[in-house]
Amino acid sequence: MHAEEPIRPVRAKRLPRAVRERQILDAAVAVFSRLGFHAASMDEISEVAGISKPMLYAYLGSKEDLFATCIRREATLMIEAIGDGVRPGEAPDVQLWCGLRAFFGFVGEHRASWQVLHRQASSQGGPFAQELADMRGRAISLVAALLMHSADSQGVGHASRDTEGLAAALVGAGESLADWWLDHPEESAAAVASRLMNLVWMGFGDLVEGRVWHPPAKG
Amino acid sequence: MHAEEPIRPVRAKRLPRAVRERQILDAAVAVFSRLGFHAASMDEISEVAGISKPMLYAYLGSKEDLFATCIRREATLMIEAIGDGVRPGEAPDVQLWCGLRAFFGFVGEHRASWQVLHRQASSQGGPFAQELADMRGRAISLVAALLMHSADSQGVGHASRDTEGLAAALVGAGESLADWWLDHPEESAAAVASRLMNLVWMGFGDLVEGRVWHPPAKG
DNA sequence: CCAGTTACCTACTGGTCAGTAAGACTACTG
DNA sequence: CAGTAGTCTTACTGACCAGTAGGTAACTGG
Repeated sequence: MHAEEPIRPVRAKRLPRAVRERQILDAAVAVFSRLGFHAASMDEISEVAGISKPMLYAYLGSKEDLFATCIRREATLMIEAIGDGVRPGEAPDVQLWCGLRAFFGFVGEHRASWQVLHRQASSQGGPFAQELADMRGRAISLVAALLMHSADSQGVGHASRDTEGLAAALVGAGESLADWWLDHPEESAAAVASRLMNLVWMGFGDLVEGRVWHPPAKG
Repeated sequence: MHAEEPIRPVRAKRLPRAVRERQILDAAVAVFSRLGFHAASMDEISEVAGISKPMLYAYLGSKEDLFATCIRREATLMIEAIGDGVRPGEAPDVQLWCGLRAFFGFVGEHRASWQVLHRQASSQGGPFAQELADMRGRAISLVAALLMHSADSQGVGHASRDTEGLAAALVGAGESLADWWLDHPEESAAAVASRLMNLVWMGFGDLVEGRVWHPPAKG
């Protein structure tokens, strides 16, 4: 019998770099989302990734580098998901509806991603917050453009500053509603999206009188 | 000349316990809001408070105890501020308006408090999140009750579940708009409150057609 | 089968930080 | 003025953690 049998269980060995990097990033997102940047330890991330710490450093650099890479990857995924969901030619309310549905769909299927992006990154001071602020800024501009166009087509000459602020409020509402949804997961993504759509398009004033918004019949 | 002159500058000495505890809590809120729970060190808090570390432990207990105490104090202040602002007898929209104005007024005058309450506490796993979730729950119930009453008086039989969700969305919108405001402080509290009021009461659908909500003339 | 490269490890260092031990100073009380 | 209760300090410990040194095993091309 062999005396030098390895003690630890089979751990996939000698995988190509690209695969390991993916594993590491997946593990890092999971741990960061659960513990936050500071409380997460590189030891735990390497353990979850099934790899030793020096590999982690060799592939992804310092802890801050790793966190920034996580943020960039998840943000890119999310922006793509929303971009795929939206339909440029439609009426403003339908476009907004599609965007919201895509957003909540993404959050529902990538909870850890969302927590890293929103909850964790926004409470770290460094370059992360900047990165996130940029992404949020793009979302706000997008919504603002939508509203501007909508207002123009109605011949209303609102100040653009006002529209910008409303867009920021809507984006904020979406972010917080997503957070809330994580703690009340009994609803579908479409139901949550519909809720926000009604709130921001119709307003309470209409809703309490029974006027609601619903998507065009084609779904 | 005296050889034993103390080196460090005058540091208020031998204050009664109650005063010191206030100083410590003020310092803790400032440091926690700037750095977050994990990155904040007890050494820094004690230094900002103008006191040595063992005093901090003697008076406020462990780091977690201290953080929880901060949260409770700031949350109580905020709830009181909103309670003082609201006017129970008025119409639903006016009540909502008063509540929003009080909320944004508090955030504007206690930025550090708000950051501790919302940004920091919500991203820590421990008992803090629970404490915060309770506070948020109370706010949501309050708004939900307001909307229910409003809907009832219109004779509309909405499901109460739906109202609860809308209230959660509104509270979330308020929280995120407050965060946004911290990064865009060029507006007054009333302006920000008015922005959210218009969004949630009128909705984009009305706003783009030029219909806006404004407070009753008395201000 | 040998040389170079890539994947991977164990075991450490240096620094930071929560929490504490042990006692010093001050003010009040009798 | 002795005693005591409350305020306050310096100086430490033990744990944890980011990052590294230095070495081993496996593939790859000749």
